[in-house]
Amino acid sequence: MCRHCDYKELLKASGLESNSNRIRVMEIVGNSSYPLSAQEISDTIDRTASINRVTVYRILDLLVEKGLLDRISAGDRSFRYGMAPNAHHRHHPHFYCRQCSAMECLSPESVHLDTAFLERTFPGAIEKVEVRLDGICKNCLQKLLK
Amino acid sequence: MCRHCDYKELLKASGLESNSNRIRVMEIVGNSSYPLSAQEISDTIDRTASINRVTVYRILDLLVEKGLLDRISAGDRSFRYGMAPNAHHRHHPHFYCRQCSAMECLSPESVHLDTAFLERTFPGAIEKVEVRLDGICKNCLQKLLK
DNA sequence: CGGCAATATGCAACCGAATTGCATGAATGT
DNA sequence: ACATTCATGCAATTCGGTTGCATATTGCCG
Ligand SMILES: [Mn+2]
Ligand SMILES: [Mn+2]
Ligand SMILES: [Zn+2]
Ligand SMILES: [Zn+2]
Repeated sequence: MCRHCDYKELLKASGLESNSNRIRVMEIVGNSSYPLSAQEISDTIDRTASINRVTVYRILDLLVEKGLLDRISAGDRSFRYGMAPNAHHRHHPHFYCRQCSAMECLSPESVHLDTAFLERTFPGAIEKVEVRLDGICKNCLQKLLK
Repeated sequence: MCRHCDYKELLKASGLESNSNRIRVMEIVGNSSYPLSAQEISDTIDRTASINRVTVYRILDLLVEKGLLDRISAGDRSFRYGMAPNAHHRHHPHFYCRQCSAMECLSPESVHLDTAFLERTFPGAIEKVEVRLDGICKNCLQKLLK
């Protein structure tokens, strides 16, 4: 999906050693057209050389902390992971289907969000803005109608 | 906090019997200046006549389903509950402090969000839009600096 | 009122996603 | 080679929240 990203380079740029597990996780997330759960990432990894579930969680934590990945709230109690905004990936909103729990990335232009005023006046430190739309996805809508 | 809301009336209007437990939950949520966790609601209830934890969860589920309350994703794995948008409560964004896990309601005008285009063109059904800002709250910022 | 169905509540057990503790394995530096 | 640091695996645990099922309360009809 993303042929712009040199994951090894991205890791280096964030001051992280780039081992094969980290690169694998970055690739899987970067290649996905929608944000992935830790479970989905782990399952994908298991199709080649498997990494322990806990290690995957720890790698995800690390990559989020270093700002390479975004941890995204789904409408349920789980998290999804996607590329953090960078030169090649603009910040964008997501859609969550409460029927099938699938998430979709929406285009950066799909909604207009202006936080400039708040950023200037809010007394705390704003680090991230998350916009999530909830509802029923196209697929589930069709199934429900018949 | 909200002297506009007749909770008994709101329940009735949504086709729900209004018993004391439901009214109690509505009051607690409606009187709060920030969205509350089920735990916080339960703790508040326990200061008077206590209701079983599970019953609180079930009442919350019901009120969310009927559109009286909003279930809001915090930045962690828990939910918060606030009044759903209605005649007296405009839809508004929230702030989540990753340090102390506190949430704040932001004013409806604080950010400008335009989803009109998406609402027209999105192939699924959009039922809800959530805007959450994450960071460090004013309080925690001060503590960190000294 | 009595009888009975429908709802609401309580309690214990359970669940899934994520986290922790601790032992072991790899990598790095001297 | 050896010590130090960092990465990984495995088992056990935590945390919000949910389910199953028994009991209580309510609403409704005669
Ligand atoms: Mn995305
Ligand atoms: Mn609010
Ligand atoms: Zn769906
Ligand atoms: Zn805080």
